[in-house]
Amino acid sequence: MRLATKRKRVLKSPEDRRAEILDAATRVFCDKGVSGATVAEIAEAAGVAKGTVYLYFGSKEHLLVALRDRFTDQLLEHVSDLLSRVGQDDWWGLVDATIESMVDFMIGKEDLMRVFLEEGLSSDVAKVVDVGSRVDSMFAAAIQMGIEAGACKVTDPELMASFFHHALEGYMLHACLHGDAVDRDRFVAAAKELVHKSLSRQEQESWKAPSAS
Amino acid sequence: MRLATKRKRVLKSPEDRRAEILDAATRVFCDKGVSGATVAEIAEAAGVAKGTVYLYFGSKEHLLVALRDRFTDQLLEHVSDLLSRVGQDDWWGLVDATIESMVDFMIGKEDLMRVFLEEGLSSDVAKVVDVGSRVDSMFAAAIQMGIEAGACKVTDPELMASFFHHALEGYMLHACLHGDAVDRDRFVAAAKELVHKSLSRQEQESWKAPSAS
Amino acid sequence: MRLATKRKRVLKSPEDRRAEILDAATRVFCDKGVSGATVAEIAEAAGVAKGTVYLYFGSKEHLLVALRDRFTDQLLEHVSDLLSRVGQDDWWGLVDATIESMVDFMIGKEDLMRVFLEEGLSSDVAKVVDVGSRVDSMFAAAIQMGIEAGACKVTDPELMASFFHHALEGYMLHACLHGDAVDRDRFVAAAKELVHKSLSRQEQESWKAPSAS
Amino acid sequence: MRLATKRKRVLKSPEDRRAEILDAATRVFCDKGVSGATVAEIAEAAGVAKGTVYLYFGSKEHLLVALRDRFTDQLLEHVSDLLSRVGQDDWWGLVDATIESMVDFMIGKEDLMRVFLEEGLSSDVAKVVDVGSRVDSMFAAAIQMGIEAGACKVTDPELMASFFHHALEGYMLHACLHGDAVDRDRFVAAAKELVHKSLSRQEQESWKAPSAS
DNA sequence: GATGAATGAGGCTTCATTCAT
DNA sequence: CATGAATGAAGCCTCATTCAT
Repeated sequence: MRLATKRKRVLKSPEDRRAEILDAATRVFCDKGVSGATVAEIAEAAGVAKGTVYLYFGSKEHLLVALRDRFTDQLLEHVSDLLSRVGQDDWWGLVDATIESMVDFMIGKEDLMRVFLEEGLSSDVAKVVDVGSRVDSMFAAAIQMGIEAGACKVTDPELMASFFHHALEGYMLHACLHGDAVDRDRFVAAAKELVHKSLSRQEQESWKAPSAS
Repeated sequence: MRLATKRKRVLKSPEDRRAEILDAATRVFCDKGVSGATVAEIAEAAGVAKGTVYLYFGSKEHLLVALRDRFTDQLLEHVSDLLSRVGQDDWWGLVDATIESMVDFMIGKEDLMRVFLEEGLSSDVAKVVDVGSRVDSMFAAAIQMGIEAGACKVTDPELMASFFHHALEGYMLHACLHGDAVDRDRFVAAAKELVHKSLSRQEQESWKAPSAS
Repeated sequence: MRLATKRKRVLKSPEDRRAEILDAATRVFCDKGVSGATVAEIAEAAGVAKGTVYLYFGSKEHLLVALRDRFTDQLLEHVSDLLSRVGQDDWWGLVDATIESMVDFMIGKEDLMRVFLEEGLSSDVAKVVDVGSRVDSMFAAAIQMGIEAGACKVTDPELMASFFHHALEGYMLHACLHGDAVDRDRFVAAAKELVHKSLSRQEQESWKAPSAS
Repeated sequence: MRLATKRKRVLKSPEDRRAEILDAATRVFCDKGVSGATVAEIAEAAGVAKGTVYLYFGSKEHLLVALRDRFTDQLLEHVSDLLSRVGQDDWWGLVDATIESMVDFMIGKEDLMRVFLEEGLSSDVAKVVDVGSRVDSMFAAAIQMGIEAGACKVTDPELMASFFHHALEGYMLHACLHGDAVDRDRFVAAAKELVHKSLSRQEQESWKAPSAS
């Protein structure tokens, strides 16, 4: 005959509660890593009892899936309108806007990115990689359009897209691991220099576009 | 001056045994992640009993430390001679050699990089980040030298160095997560294009170096 | 003198509600076993909310007690009038009637019997055993009367009563566990053969009543 | 970094240890019921740590399976040689021997029987019932042989076999639930009376074999 | 009254670590 | 030295019970 000695009892809307738990999970996963985090810690961080977590998410794994879904939704929403305008008049303006947009998104979501990165290292790789791949594809498509529009020039658009993606993301993660605050403007400026020069149509004195082999 | 005082045994010197366990740990950590891996699995992969692992490494954590030490030793050895020659006559030649060297090193060590990355996400951040930071610093120093030698031009050498580092590392990890084999030559070519153009002294039509603020 | 003071409601009087929950508990306990059943399942089977169960029964344990009470009441009611007539003229007729009565009762209540049986195996033995013992005592008393009336003969009336009881009950349970439908008439016929012959006054060629020791 | 604070350490042969855990499981399952029992209790009763139980049995469920296997093996071994001789010269002698054998077996195994009975009530019914059914079939076959040999007579051998089985088993369980010690000789004597008279070829004054309907 | 979201004690299971052989 | 059986702390998850609405 068990006794449930109550402490507190706060009733909120299911959506809020779900979001709170997800937020708490993000914090704890980020602090301790996915396998380092315990459901008890997540529950405490969310200000709910352990069992409550299981009311909203069937298991620790489901928490991760929900986190991923929310992240992907937000990412796609964030860039979709930018993407839809790529290929129009001011291609370089769109590139700059996209860079700023990505930087801002990453600055806002660096915690989640770290969590997914760890997850990707161990299990169920496909799902996580998928998010990253989608970013790569998006970048590559944008570059391709720039090439076709005669705005830029690059030998291997796909690899370059991946480089851009990981240069930005990697720097972000690195800064996070250090605990450094990211200087947004400096970040954006450097990213623009990287992208603009790398996609430049001009020949470099130190490097020539390879002739078709 | 160390002498090889041990006669070689038909079956396993302690050094070999140690190295075998470390290799096994690398494989298992890479497959399952650090916290996903069990000492039992590592022992089995190394072909020894669980207890034997504890004979050579005090704990699971010590395995990781040993792995890191070995990695750092190899990394430094790998690039030290290249670094020592930076600043000499053919700066761009050195850059290219460094790029190739890094790519080759990463292709050979991608498994360990993944393991450290995961670890970096949870605990004991300092140690791991240190390795990555050293690469960044090395790159930044090399760029600085190129600038001073008048070979290249870039607004933010540190950030650019970090971008290069993470572009390469990130692409590698991404490919690994996908299970894709990395095309070494394509990788090197694209990396060179990225670096050469990004460090180019020429103004781009789409981008101007900011005036000193 | 109780009066029906409540007007009948269109949807569920408390008594009906209570009975419904009890019926649902019977079904679920029977399907899943007592500790295998959850209050949530019982509530759902009864078409009420979990909390409502606690409105009518203080705890899961109380449900069981209530179930037992209802069962005992029904059992006693079922056989009491038969018992009251034992010892009269047609003893064998009463035996047969009792057998049929027991069989019918068991066929109607096999689900509950199973539940109590499980319960008896774990905790709170006294209560459950009590029900079974009462049946044994009833049987034994009846046999004793038959002996005194000269209608039958048996060496150990108590053990024989227990045998009869468990032969019938055990067969029932066994059939239930198999999911077999019980053939009532075949069951009754075989039970009568068992009882009549076992209580027979005649010596068997293969067996002699032991002389008083 | 967990510390395993050791208390004791006793090394035995795996078979002994396995048997000890199985014995402990029998005791605890019997006391608390299968779902009432905890692995912790079983481990303590066996004098081992919780984890040790999982070294020998993959889960609580596997303990049950192992228990069943051991029981079935012992039962079959116990009666097989008796069975193989049924149908020979002294049929009634064999019946008596079988009764004594069953009683002795049950007295030795009553604890297990109770455990299986409970299990049978909730999950995975088939396996347990199978044991019981095999006993029924064995009895029925023996009766059939007796009939063919002209030694006995009964209308429904199968049902009668089941009655015998459950009369004996049920009485045993009942006695166990009471905590009563079973008087083996009294039990055997009453069982013989039950079986001999029930299988008697003589007509009873109170009961006639039904004519073929 | 009725509801079902919330609670948290407690069960099952895993696995890093120890140590008798 | 090497081994692997044994250990027990700690994690995930279930579910009886409570109580705000």
